[in-house]
Amino acid sequence: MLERPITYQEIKEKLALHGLKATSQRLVIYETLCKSPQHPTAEMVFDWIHTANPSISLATVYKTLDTFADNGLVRRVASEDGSLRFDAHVDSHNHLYCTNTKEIIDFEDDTLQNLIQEFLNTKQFENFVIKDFQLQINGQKIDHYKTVKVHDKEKK
Amino acid sequence: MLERPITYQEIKEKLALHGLKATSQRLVIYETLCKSPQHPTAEMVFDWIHTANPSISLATVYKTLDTFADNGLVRRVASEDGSLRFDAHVDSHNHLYCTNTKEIIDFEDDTLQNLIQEFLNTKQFENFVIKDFQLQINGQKIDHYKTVKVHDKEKK
DNA sequence: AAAGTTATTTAGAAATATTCTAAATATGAT
DNA sequence: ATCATATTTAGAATATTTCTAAATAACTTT
Repeated sequence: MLERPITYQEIKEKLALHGLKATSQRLVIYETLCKSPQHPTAEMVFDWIHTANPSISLATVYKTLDTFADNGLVRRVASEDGSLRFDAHVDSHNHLYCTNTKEIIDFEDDTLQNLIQEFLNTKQFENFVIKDFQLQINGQKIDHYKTVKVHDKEKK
Repeated sequence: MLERPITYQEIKEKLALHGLKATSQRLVIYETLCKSPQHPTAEMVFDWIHTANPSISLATVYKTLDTFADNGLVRRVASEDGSLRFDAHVDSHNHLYCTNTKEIIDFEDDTLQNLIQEFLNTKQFENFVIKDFQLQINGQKIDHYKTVKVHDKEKK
């Protein structure tokens, strides 16, 4: 997870790596996705950037996010409410899904990733090649306006 | 996982348990979902039942599946292609997702469920109550027309 | 078994969401 | 600076989902 804001220069390099032209629209869209704590839909991205960038059309946002996802620059995130969302955070990580607020909250934990990976290593998948995996933990936030945190339990 | 076909009587009992009226539409829709090896969308369910039940409207299928899901009779399944699907199989289980065919394949493994559950037990979730979880394993089928199977790896 | 009460279904309209089109434009290469 | 080509645009076309009010059917009570 990148802690400082990503620069346009860095985005340009990412795009070049995939042979994608660095249009101003793509820079804005990618930057917005990086800054978003949410996992927004195409529509949400469009709404956020629209005031500052009224000339970027909705079709472009849809197409751009699709292109990004196809190139592995962003990740598509399935949501139980049926909407397709996007995540600039492409490393293997997990999600908490709040069935009330429909929020998708990142949850990173290397121990868990390793645990699952090791389990999968003991299995033989016939006719299927694994690319990655993610755990979706469903539940509900208690206070909808506060954030969710995860820590280790006190040992008894 | 139920091995024999579910009877209308059993569906009626399930519905009654949730205070839902046992309409013929609901019986057909629930039965269809049980029989489906896929994880169909509302549209797919409608298409399947339409020939034999031309009077069941699409709006009813949408509404019925929604009602079922809200009552825990079926489960909503998020899909990376952005479509909302349904699963009559409500016990905790995992999914393989083929990014090519968009198929969602059930994958049951108690060891894995326990592994994850035990991990979660060691964590303290602040402001979040866990209901359930599922692992989504992304990848690709090799032969699109054959099924996927999972077994233990040979020990070396 | 009939009547009453209420949830459910229906068809079609309305609202949303997504994709497509062909022309215009901007990017990166030469 | 020019060229070839990918990308964007607005709006139309599709597709998906929800809504509406009237009609119907299920369960309850008698």
